[in-house]
Parts: sequence; C-alpha cells; structure tokens
Amino acid sequence: MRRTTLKDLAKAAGVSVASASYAVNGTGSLGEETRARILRVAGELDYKPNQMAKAMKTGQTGAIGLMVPDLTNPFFPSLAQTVIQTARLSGLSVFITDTEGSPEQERRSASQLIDHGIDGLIWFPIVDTDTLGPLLANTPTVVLDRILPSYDLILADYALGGELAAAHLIAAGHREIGIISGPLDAWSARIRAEAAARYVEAHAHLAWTVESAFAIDLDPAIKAVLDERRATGVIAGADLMAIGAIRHLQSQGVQVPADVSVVGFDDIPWAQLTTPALTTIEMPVEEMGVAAVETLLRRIANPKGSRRKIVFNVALITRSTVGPAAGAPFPERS
Amino acid sequence: MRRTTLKDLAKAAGVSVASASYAVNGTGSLGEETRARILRVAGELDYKPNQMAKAMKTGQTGAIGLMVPDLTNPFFPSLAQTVIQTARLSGLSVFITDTEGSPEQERRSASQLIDHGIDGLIWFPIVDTDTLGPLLANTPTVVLDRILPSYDLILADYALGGELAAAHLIAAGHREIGIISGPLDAWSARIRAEAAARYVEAHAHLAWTVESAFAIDLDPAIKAVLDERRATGVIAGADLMAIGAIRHLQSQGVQVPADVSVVGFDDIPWAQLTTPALTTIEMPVEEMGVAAVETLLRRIANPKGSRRKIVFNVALITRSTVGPAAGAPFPERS
DNA sequence: GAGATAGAATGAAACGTTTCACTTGGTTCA
DNA sequence: TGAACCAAGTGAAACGTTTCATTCTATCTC
Repeated sequence: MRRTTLKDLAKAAGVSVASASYAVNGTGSLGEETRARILRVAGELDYKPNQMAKAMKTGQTGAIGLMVPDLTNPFFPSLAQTVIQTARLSGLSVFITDTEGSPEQERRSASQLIDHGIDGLIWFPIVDTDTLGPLLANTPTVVLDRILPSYDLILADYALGGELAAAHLIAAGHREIGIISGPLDAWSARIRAEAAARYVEAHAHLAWTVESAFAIDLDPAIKAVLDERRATGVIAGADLMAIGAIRHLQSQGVQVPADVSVVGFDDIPWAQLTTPALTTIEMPVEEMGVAAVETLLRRIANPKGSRRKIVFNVALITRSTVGPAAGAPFPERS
Repeated sequence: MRRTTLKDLAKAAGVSVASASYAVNGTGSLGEETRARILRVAGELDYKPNQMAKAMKTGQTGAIGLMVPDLTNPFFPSLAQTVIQTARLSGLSVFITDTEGSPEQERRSASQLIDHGIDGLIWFPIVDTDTLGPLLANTPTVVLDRILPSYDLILADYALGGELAAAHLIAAGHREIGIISGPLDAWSARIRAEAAARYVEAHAHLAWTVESAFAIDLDPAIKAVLDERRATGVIAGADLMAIGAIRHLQSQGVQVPADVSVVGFDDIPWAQLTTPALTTIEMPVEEMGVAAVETLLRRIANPKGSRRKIVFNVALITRSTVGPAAGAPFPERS
C-alpha cells in the first residue's frame, strides 16, 4: 500500500538504485535497452518520484510563490490566473498569498513561503521600499509594478497611461481636471498621477489632486472634493476608484458623462459592466503575468545574470464615461 | 553563507543533534535550562528548520491545495482569500490551481499537487462525478458545493435559495417565470434550478428553462429565448448569468426591472455595481471557506473519522432588479 | 549501601532521492 | 599483446530532519 520508491523500482527491474534514478531522470549513462526496461517497470509499478525527497536533495521544490496585495481587487485574480497557467507549462506549482495591503503581512508571507522552500517568487509589493531585502537574498524574485532596483522588474508604461487619460479628457474639451491618485508610496500610482498632472498643467488646468486607497469606497474627504464640482473631468488612478467616484456622483444626481467625465486605470473586468461602461487605460495583464513567470524562470536558471526590466505598453480603451465638456463653468482659455 | 542547520545549532549549543531537534520542536524530555539555552542560540544563529527535510521525514509539508474551476469568476477569489487567511492561522501555505472548467485539467492539477506533497486538498469540482477517486485516496480532501459522498462536504442550502428567488418574484406579482440554470451536471446548479422550478410550478407558471455555462456571455439560443419575452421574471443560477441576461435585455431596449425582473445567485461583489444593482441570493462565502479549512484540518488530524457535511444558509438580498409585474401579458391565474 | 527509578541527554538509523567515484568487461589501437 | 579507453552499471555518501533505543547520572527506597 506504500508508494513505490526508487528502491522498489530498482529491485523489480533488477538494477541498482542509481540506475533506476538515472533512467527515470534521463540522466547518467545507461544502455538503451536497460533504460527502456526500467521505464517500463516504472510504468507498471506506477512509480512517482517523491518530490519531497527530491526537494531535500536538490534544494529545488518545483514551486514558486506569488504575493499580491489583495485578491478581492479584481485586477489580481486575472494576474494570478495567467501566472498559474504559465507556471504549469513548466511543471511548477504556485503558492499564492494575499499580503492584505500590509508590509508586516508581506514579511510574514514571504518568510512562510521561503520556509516552504520555493524556487522563486513573483512579488507585487505594497510600497516602493524593499522591506524584504535580506529575507529574499537567496530567492530569485521578480517584482511587478514597483521600482525595486535589486530585482527583475515587470512594469507598464504608466506615465504614458497618465498622459493618455489626460489627453483624452482635454481632447473632449475639459479644462478643469481633478485627479484621484492611488497611494503615493506606490510607484505605479505615483507615476500615473504625476504624468497626468504634468500633462494637465501643460494643456489645461489641474483643479485638484487627492490620494485614495485602491478601493471602491472613497474617503468622505474625497467625496466632498467631488461634490464641489470644480472639475468636469476626473482621472482615477485605478478603476476601482473610478467606479467609486462615479457611484458617488450618480448618487448625488450628477450625470456621468453629461456633467462629469471620468477615466479609470487598469481595465479590470468590471469596467465593462458599469453603467455607463468605464473609459479606462488598459494594461496587458496576461502578458505581464507570462513575462513575470518567464523572467523568473530565467533568473532561477541563472541567479547571477544581469537584472532585467520589461516595460509594457498601455492603451486607452474608450467606453462611455467620457463626454464632451458641457456648459463649462469656467472660462475657456483659448 | 549556508543556512544554519540543526547540526550547526547543536554544535554551537554544545549538545547533540537530537537535543537540538527536541528543543526546537518542544518535544522530547529536556532540562528546562538546556532547552532555554538551545533556543537562545537558535535565535542568535537565526536557525530556521529546513521544511523540505522535515517534510521528507514526516511526510507532512505544511501546504494544502485549493482547486477551483475559474479564478476569473469573482466568486472564487473571495473564497480563495478566506481559505488563504484561515490556513495561514495554522501555519499552512496554500497552493491554488485553476482547473479551467475541465475535468482533464482537474486531473492534471490534482496529480501535480499530490506530487508536490500537499497535506490536504480543498476541491471545488467541475461536475458531480468523483473523477479523482483513486488519485485522492491518500489525500484528505474536502469538497465544496458538489455532492461527492466519499469526502467531507461543505454546501449551502441551494434548494432554499431557489425557492427564495422564486417566491420573491412571485410575491412581486410575476406569473410567467423563466430559469437560466447553470450546467446541470453540477449539483449546485441543478438543485437551484430544480427547487426554483418546483416552486414556480406550484405557485405560478414556468415559462422556460435553459442551461448555460457559468459566464457572462450567454449563448445566442438563450438570448433568443429571452427575446421572446415569454417571462416577466427570470431566475439565473449565478450572478454572472444574471448580469449577462440583464445586459442583453437592456441592449434590446427592455427595461429591468420595469419590463423584466431578474434575480441572481451568489452575491458576487459585482452584484452591487451593476445598474440596476442585482437582487440575488447570498451565500456565506467567508464562512464556507473557513469551514472548509477547519474541516480539512480535522480530517488531516483524523483521516479515519466519519464524514462531515456542513450546510450553510443562504439569504435573499433585495436590490433593484426585481419590480412589480407590470402589464402582465398573460392572464393572472387566481 | 545496593538496587531500582526517573529524568536528561545522546547515538544512530531512517526517510527517498541524487550524484560522485568507482568497477567491470569489452573494444580499439599501436 | 597489452595499454588505454569507453560505455554501462553500481555502491555508498549525503541532503537535514525525527525519533527509537540506549546510556548516563543522580536521587530515592528499603
């Protein structure tokens, strides 16, 4: 009833344990016919190598970790899915952990993963500081969406995204534009907001900027700013916040996009579902997930290679939350 | 630069390897003061037990698997999140795998997980047949939302849910009711549809039943049935399908709920976001996730114990997709 | 004071692999 | 003919733990 071990296999095939190991792994130098015989017997006995023993011997577990800040943010399940699928192609399993938006949890999760002996880690950090440096010293790691220079980096061109969003609103005639940024201690949020702000200031007027968590529920303070109606166009640093803003505006009887236009960021699946459907900046989640796994694999194979940084493109997805600036309450400036 | 091993620790503390092991694990019989000293040295050396070696010796990896059909269905990330969090409380890590709605993938995933040596498995099967029986023979397993009698089962009272949905529509005056069921080879879908149908037939009239995948995109055939407008009330076997139906109806100029009322099932996070917000049947995902982990832990501790079946309650969440039956095109009966 | 007893600590085997170093026997070649 | 070589196969150590069986020492009991 015990699982068959290499020793059982060796005995059954009448060879040494070493030969059995070589046959199973396709390594070593074995006669064509012996190898075939061993493999046949292995099939009959339904031999499956014990990964734990293998892991202990080789130090490789065949598992990688994926740390994301919040699985209920619909952005992350998409990412997780492609990571899982891509990893599977290489026979790797994926430990997923939700760091709950907290650097301490991040640290706990990381050390738990490392204790379990992962071969590598794909990490979507909460903030821009490398809080995990010493912990990850021996673990090949690729970082998503944050600038931590000591790792391989998978990014998207968020500066472009911010400009695209701003340009789109301005092209629609909006002159007073507000920005709801994500937490500024996160690179992706900061760069989006900065690029958008710069563009707005150059071509129109920046009415206000506020900072928000990546969530649908907006702070009362932010709602208050929205209620002042000083901007006819709003750029949100994430679709979740855009949706939150739209819902709030609508609840106050403000029409989107007739009264206020909104553009989001991320193109989460929900973005198509809202009414009106959300105009937003799309980032290639699938490609980023695939790139993350591939880069990790490369890093595992060659821990000392030079760091890699891959930047993906983003694109404006035009749906229905941006309309022409109507009854502009402020004087046009040419 | 090598990680400190038990042997290093033993040498540094001037004791045997065995003592070191006992001290670290709090087992064996050691003098109070020796134990303390070893632990202190362990702290200084930052000793971390090598889980792989431990796993090989004990056969326990401290990891569990979670297999779900589709991570992009927003129902599952919520589940995954609670499972991860609950597991973490017991120091367990979670392998997540997406079975992509396919029994073959399910089989592949399962054997991959087993090879990696999981201590137990939480499984949300695609269909009702135990396709994995032999594979899982030695792996403690709990099954969610399907009736596979040889495992521990975590369920919700979907029959009640179906009745609640039907009763709600009927109470609003609807007499012609259609059902969009999930795949009938899945228990949860079947039982919802059957209970709803039974209730409808007893108290009103069942206009039609169609079967759909758990997805937003509905078959043309289903859209055609919707277009016939033979029902003023629609019960969908999942929120995703309900949303799909509402979107289709709206695209045809049909008002929800003025012309047609819809109730969904699951109460996924999106349900609050649609316009109008979805009236649906809520199931306690968090509690189910927690129960799944707890049941699994119990089963791991006692593989031979009697099977457990936990059934959770469901509740109707009233939002805005159900309204009074207007201009009923069919004669009221009674 | 001798034997028994209990607590404290240790030695070493075992878990299932991988892999280095080695043997064996046959072939090649000068 | 024999040295050299090669391919095929083997033995055994090692990876880092856990844990059984054992030893040692000090204390207790009669």
